[in-house]
Amino acid sequence: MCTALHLQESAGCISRRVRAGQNLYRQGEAQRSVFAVRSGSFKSTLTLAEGSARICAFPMAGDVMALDGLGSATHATTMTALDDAQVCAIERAPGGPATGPAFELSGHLARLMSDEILRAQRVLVLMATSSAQDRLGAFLMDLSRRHRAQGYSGRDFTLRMTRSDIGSFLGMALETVSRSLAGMHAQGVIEVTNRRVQITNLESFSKRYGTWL
Amino acid sequence: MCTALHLQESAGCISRRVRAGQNLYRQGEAQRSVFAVRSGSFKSTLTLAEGSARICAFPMAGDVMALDGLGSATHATTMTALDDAQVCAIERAPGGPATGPAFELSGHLARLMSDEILRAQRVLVLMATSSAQDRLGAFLMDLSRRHRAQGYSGRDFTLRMTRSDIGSFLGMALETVSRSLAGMHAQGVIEVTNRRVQITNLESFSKRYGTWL
DNA sequence: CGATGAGTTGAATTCATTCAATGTCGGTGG
DNA sequence: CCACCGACATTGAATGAATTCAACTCATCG
Repeated sequence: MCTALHLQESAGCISRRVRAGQNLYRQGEAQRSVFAVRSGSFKSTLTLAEGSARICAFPMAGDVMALDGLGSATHATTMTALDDAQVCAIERAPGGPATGPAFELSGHLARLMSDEILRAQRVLVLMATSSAQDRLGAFLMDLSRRHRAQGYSGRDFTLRMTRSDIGSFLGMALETVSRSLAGMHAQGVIEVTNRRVQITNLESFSKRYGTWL
Repeated sequence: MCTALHLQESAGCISRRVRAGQNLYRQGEAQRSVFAVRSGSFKSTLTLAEGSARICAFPMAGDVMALDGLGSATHATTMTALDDAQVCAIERAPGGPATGPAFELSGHLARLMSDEILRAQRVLVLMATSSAQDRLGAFLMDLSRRHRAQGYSGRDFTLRMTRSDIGSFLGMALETVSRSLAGMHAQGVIEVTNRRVQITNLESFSKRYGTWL
């Protein structure tokens, strides 16, 4: 895996706090840096000219944000903190779009960007081929995996986003998120208490939902 | 706009022909280069571990392919020619993932990659928020725009892919593609004869479907 | 020309949405 | 301290969009 750590280590990096609910940056703003998440979690929202919007990602510790704006030097999405968070700003070189030692694209950043492309494409497969409940299962599986990667349990975690956010991300109504959670509970694989999710039967759960992302 | 031209000009570039139906590369293969399309058109298919697949893009003249494999040095999708096509292979440096003069990521390639991320995210918004017919309309609009960018008509073009391909790309059954085309014809905005599409009422068409991508 | 893959169209079904009502959690102020 | 409020969440019932299954037609290419 390739995380934000390499970027943090490699270059001048300005630490910054963001309060829950605040925007780290807004769609359309000039972009001066990319950000690595140190702690907390975010949601990135993309709004089309037409007015419809969707949540594109839920970055958390170890993820890099704002890669989609590197080329155009403009933020493509709005990044909102779900928690009180701490980020690390990696500044752009003033001249070119991505030069300077902090932007040594040849190595890690190229991987980060192609991973980002791949991630989006995988979600697209998911959206195009599977049912609402399967999509939600894959989403929880992904969250579980990322929590584990951070050293946490992986079968007992707290959702930082609302049902509505999840629905926006997965392309379903918030009511369908609720019903799908209830459905998975009826299958005996998870336990849900408000925003706390416990995977009670990991074998069965990953058998059903684990093959996606 | 940033096209493949810059890459073709900048570096050693090996020309290559691909016949209709043949694969330029397959998912999982080691990646030795990225490709710029000179002529013809392609489809890229991503298959998940689970077995479900989706068409992720329809690259045509001016587009760059295989950016999603740059980081991992492995092709993330299978790229199939829809036409007899001509491509231009831009070789990877043997050592790092993307070094050497041909891979000057600092400039154009960074833009190409972030554009690719953005494109995938826009499609995701589309998939999550709009009806089958609106998605198809946006797709045709996108094709029209790309044809125009190549100096062609933009309101009279030929689809290179099957209804099934379109359905896979847009996340709908091939029958729904048919019905949506019929629906748009009933609205009086397009004329469809097999794979030829004519936009008969461009103002009305772009009013309905033009605000998406 | 026949054969085969591609495309259209109809009818029944299913999955998800929408609308609506109700329930729960956290904070804020009386 | 508790009541109240608003945001978040659950659940039910009706509706609707898209899929599935099926029959049939139309191109295209040996």
